Amino acid sequence: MMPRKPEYDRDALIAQARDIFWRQGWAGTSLKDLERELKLKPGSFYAAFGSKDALYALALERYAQEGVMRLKALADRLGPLEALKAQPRLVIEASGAPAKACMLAKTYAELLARDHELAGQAGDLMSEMKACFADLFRQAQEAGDIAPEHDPNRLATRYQSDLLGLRLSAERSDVDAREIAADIAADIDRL
Amino acid sequence: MMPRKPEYDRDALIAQARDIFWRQGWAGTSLKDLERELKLKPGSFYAAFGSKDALYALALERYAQEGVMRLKALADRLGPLEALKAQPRLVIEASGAPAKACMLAKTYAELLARDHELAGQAGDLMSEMKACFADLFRQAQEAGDIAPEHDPNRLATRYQSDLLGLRLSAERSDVDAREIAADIAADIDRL
DNA sequence: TATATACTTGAGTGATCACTCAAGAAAGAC
DNA sequence: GTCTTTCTTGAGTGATCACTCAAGTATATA
Repeated sequence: MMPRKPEYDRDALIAQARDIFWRQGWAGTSLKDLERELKLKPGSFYAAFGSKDALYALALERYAQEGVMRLKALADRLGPLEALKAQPRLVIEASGAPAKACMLAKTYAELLARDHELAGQAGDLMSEMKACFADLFRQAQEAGDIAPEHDPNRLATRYQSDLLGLRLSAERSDVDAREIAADIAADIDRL
Repeated sequence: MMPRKPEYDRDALIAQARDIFWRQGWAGTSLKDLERELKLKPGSFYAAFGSKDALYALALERYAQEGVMRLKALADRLGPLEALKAQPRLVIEASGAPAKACMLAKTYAELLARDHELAGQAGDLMSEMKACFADLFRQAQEAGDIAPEHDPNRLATRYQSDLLGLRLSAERSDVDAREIAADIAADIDRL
């Protein structure tokens, strides 16, 4: 006596929610927005996800996971140094993305003052990302592409900070983000 | 037949509102928050400022104006190059500030997707700030402290982007922002 | 002291917030 | 077909949102 199955594709809904939250932020996205875009009535929404925050958490997790996967795939194709040099250009040229700025950074900035759990999660995910960068810097150093006196963790911290600034700047119409991206890549060549 | 005068100090209230908005953001600050902190009942609040957005606009204006003034005062004391090198450390070490991240950037990121007027204002003020940075780079170049092949406007764009990233990173507990600040300053010495 | 003027007060406005829940519809098991 | 189980539906919940306004109060002039 198996009952009916849901009509929606849960994974696709999470991806769609991620895009909405990414663009509009946490407070900027109402349940009505989500119900309209995901085509879910309130009852179905809460049966599927439990709460707005629970869906946001899933969306954040998905966002970070895909970011890490893209970076690792890039490093497999180009090698660590070239991946680090290409990443700045790629993140601001991603045409399908709902926003240039980093969703983790936007979430962190918006919710830190409220001591919201999602800010903590966003911070943890940024740390994971930083660790990925550090790995790549370490590999590039072991390959002899980066001088041995540099600390990979410090390089990763600075690099991530630069990327956050770049991606926020890329939202501005009076800034040529490609120039910034090129300058960040050039900095890596000088290490 | 002159009537009574208001009991509040309008300038002090704007500065106080700026700190609250800076820390909590636009959506994160309710009228109840403002009424409680500024000790104004709703009627007085609306008589004094007109709306929440109008007060936010005044707070943004004040924030940017004081930022420009502090930078120019710094340049008068240290000269353009040393001012640009000192600024990163100063912005993250300002102990009285309600937040490390830039209020203009937070406002821009939060309200851009809503096409809110305040996002436009924040963007304009960031452009003004960028022009100040460009002036200092130009002066440093004319003084011979920066090689002549560099474009001051491009340097200013990159510098502002770096500062935005630095100030957001400074909110994180797992990041040593002083290291980033030192690295940004070191980059200027290499120009 | 009497009056005109403006500030202060706080209950109250409709709108929107995230969220609930009971009733109806659909699909596999028998 | 009938039953059981789950999904879908949408009106409705109390809370909070930004904001209003009429009544009360304080002050400077006359």
